[in-house]
Amino acid sequence: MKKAKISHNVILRLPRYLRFLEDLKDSSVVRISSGELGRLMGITASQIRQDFSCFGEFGQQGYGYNVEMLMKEIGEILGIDKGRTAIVIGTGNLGRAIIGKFPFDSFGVTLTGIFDVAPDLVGSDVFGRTVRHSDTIEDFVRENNTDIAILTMPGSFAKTVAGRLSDAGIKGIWNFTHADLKSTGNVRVQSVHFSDSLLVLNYYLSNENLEEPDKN
Amino acid sequence: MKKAKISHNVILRLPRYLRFLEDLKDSSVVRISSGELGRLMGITASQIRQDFSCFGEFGQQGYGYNVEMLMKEIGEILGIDKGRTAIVIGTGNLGRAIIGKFPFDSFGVTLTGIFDVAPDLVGSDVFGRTVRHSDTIEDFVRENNTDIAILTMPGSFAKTVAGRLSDAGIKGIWNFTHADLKSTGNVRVQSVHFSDSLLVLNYYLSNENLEEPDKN
DNA sequence: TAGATTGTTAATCGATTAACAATC
DNA sequence: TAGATTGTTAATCGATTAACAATC
Repeated sequence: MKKAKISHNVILRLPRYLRFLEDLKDSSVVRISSGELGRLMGITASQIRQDFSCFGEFGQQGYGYNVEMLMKEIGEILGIDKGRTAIVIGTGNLGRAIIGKFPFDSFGVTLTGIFDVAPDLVGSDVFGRTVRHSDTIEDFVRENNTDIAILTMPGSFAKTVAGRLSDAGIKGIWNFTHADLKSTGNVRVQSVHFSDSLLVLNYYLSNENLEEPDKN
Repeated sequence: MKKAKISHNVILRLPRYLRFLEDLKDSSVVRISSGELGRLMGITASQIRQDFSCFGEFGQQGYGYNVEMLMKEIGEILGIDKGRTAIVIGTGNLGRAIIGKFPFDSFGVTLTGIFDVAPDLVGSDVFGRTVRHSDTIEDFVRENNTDIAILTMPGSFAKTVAGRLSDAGIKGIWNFTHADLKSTGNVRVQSVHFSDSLLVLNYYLSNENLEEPDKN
């Protein structure tokens, strides 16, 4: 039964469910109960059932959940079926890591363009794609109805570029730079701040006895 | 006044405080009140004062907080002063991005070695460092008292390598692979799962009206 | 059928916010 | 001093967990 408001915490947990279900599928597991999955993930069966019940009834009494079916449902909740388009801005090592290795297909996202400003990179080939000049980002976004911009250029340019992208009608920004970009009414931002994660790790290195919930 | 138990949520917020304080410092702001900082970060002044009060009394009535002093305090809580050592395993594009660009110094971490298995990479120079063969990781970790291993190799090897690192006495793993590694009694794991973040962004692209708390 | 496990309601727990005396 | 703002206690709110009837 659909509930009105879905909490951010629930959304944050969905990708993790998906990863564990992927593993189960790879191990040829067909069905799983909330109890088993909870043990595997280090969370309670109650939480799992609560989370899923925000979106519908995916299980069956006495049986549990069908792994593939559940993956499909969660994938749809997360919009994998929306077929979003994305561009990468910045073709340094991080940009290349993403362009070359990130499994966009698995998430229904298509990489449609890659951009940089360095004269020796513009026009060159990176993993089979031609690097475009960043001056042409706005035109490209408008002409190709681009959903997501992936920022991997130096952080000092991020705010300016984000503004240009917003003006050009981008819908989401996946921010890998140090810059603190904020979601607005028009543009959603999700940031991957490497340093945040390292600092949390660093904290727990010196505070070993404290409990740290599994969020990985 | 030190409280017994510090919640994980508080720890997760500390790096974000640090980032905003960094920005303030860069803008030559000397003092800030919880009210101002809260407005800036999109959280309540109450939460800020509660968070800080877990660790001590960093402010002054009628004045607020001294930006630099507060940064120093939070840095110490996060163990920046511990002088940790780290190695990078995997010198592909992601490894290189981290080796070349990540500001380890700012976090009191020293990069002491980089590793790969590819014959054409072992022995070569990456940002002024010589790539060592991954077979020598255990010896290196033992001999150099290494705190943190940064995993950027293909995910299929991650579990094996993590086990070897654990046996060799590593204290923390900063995991960039797809693998679901778990913290144990001996080894802390913090993972950066790019895909989790993209999926959350993707979700909010299709659910624009829902509120999404600022966590960036 | 009997056993297992769901979806959901109620109870608990913890985290966030509000309020305010203390004090710079 | 008067105004501002802290640290902290109390109140509220929301999230997690427990319990259980429904049912496969």
